[in-house]
Amino acid sequence: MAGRKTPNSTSRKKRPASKRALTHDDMMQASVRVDPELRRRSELLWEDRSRSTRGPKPGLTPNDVVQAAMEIADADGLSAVTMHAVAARLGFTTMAIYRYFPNKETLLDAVVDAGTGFPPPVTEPRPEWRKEVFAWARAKRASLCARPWLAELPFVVAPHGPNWLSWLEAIADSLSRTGLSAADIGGMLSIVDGYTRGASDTAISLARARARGMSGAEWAAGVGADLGRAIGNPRFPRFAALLTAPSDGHPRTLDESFDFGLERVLDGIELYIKASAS
Amino acid sequence: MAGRKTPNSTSRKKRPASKRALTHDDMMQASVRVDPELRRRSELLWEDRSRSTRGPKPGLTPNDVVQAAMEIADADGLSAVTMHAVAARLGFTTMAIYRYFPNKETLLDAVVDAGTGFPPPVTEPRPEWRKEVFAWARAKRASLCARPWLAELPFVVAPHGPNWLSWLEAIADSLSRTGLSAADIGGMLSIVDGYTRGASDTAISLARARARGMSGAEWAAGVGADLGRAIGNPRFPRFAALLTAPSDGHPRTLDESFDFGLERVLDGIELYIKASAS
DNA sequence: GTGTATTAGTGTATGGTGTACACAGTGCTT
DNA sequence: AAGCACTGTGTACACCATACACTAATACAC
Repeated sequence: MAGRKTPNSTSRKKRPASKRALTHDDMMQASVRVDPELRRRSELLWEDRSRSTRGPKPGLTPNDVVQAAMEIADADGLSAVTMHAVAARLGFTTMAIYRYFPNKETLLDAVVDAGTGFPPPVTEPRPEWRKEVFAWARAKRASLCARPWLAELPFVVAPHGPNWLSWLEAIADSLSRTGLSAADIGGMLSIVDGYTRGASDTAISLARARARGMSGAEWAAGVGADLGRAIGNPRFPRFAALLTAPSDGHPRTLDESFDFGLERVLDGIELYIKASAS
Repeated sequence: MAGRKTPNSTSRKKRPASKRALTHDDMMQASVRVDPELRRRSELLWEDRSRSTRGPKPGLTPNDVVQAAMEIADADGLSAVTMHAVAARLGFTTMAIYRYFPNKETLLDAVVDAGTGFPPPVTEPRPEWRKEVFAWARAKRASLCARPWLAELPFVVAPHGPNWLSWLEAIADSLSRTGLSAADIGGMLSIVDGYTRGASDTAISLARARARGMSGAEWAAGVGADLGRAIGNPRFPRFAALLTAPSDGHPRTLDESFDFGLERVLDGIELYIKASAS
């Protein structure tokens, strides 16, 4: 959040990276040697706390705190996660939490990573890559819907922890079996991950509404109220036509719609793989 | 946010929608006839305020307030947008803002819609649908990167206003030229929109960092710090391999990577169109 | 004109938030 | 026994959204 301190730690490059457009390579090169100060923030997600033996024994573990915060988020949404609420749920005072996390931001980092969980394990015998990737995307979507508050913290705010990496590892593993180059695998990974997150927004919104006690019909009415403004408005004829088109008898559920789109995306990827192989 | 009041306003349906999985049709049917109370929240985005003639003349317009809030968000991020900051920038006291917006949430709704802006106008003669959709996705991505705080408010929080609809109208118009059914056009729209939003996350994160004065290299170092944890860690061999693979000489920029993925997605859509046409 | 209803903006107050800081107690280490 | 590092608490502060009561301005009814 605050300004970083060491501006010229990445000098002595071939070209001055400040003038070019940023490439994935820059990120990846940066991942090899990193200013130690930048590691600080996500450190708590990785380190075993060294627990010096002196002093009174802590009544909590960082994990206790994270679990309590997650329960609150599950029950009442991310905005209900206050330092006081977390502490109260554990029977401590607000400030006790600060013995385990230096500030709320760091705690939320850990909460997000914990909520991210793990991808489903690989099954043997392994099916073709496409089936695996399909299952991965579905699982990721399901995971987001199960904890809809996960999507409430954008990228910058939440650094990426071990669980997040485990999802990337899983899909990287599946995609590695396509025979594509590392760069192309990275590209395909971005496609599937991007589609999955972006196209799950609606379902996440519904899940969030449900978690707050709203029924599906109520949520639909709310979203429909916004969409319906298009109907009869001359500014939005094409979109209104989509809304008012007669249903062809077998309307898609949100999940079916996601699956349908995913198949199109995978079609596109498959096409590329075949073209690359020749 | 608060619980809705009229629970059984959508009875007398064919099947009780509460038990089935929710379909797109439910949303769209809901958009035709809507509980008037639900219209309230997004009303300010649509109504011309009727301006009864009595009383002192207002010193501001809702638009003034929105503009001020947007300038603050552009300069210092969404978290800097406080009622006090907005009022101060306009030379008023905090509470004056409440004469124009009933609460901060509603103001932010308007700010988000204003920040969303309009899609680029159609050019004549119109190119094939694919080129138009491609341009649309790029424009949407550019729009998100230009105002990276837009992505900081998730779906539920921000209802959809007229500008948001104008983007949907634009792509619906382009996709209408494919000859697909309304349902399929809706599906394709979700795919492109989903991919565009999801796959722009990284670029949005970078844009946000830049808006806060961070250099590209600094941002890359931060993200790289998280990614780099995979390197050498036996839990993430495949992903680490992607990171450490030797660059093949022409690394993709973030934008090129997005375009590349978009082509794959459009390939998949095109394949479907061709299959449908036969 | 003279009231009177209606609205714009202000000042003040309240409850909630993250967190700095000083302190008291605890239990190993020397 | 003394020291020390650590845990949890109490207090305090700055900031935030916002309810409420008030003043001042304006236009309409008479």
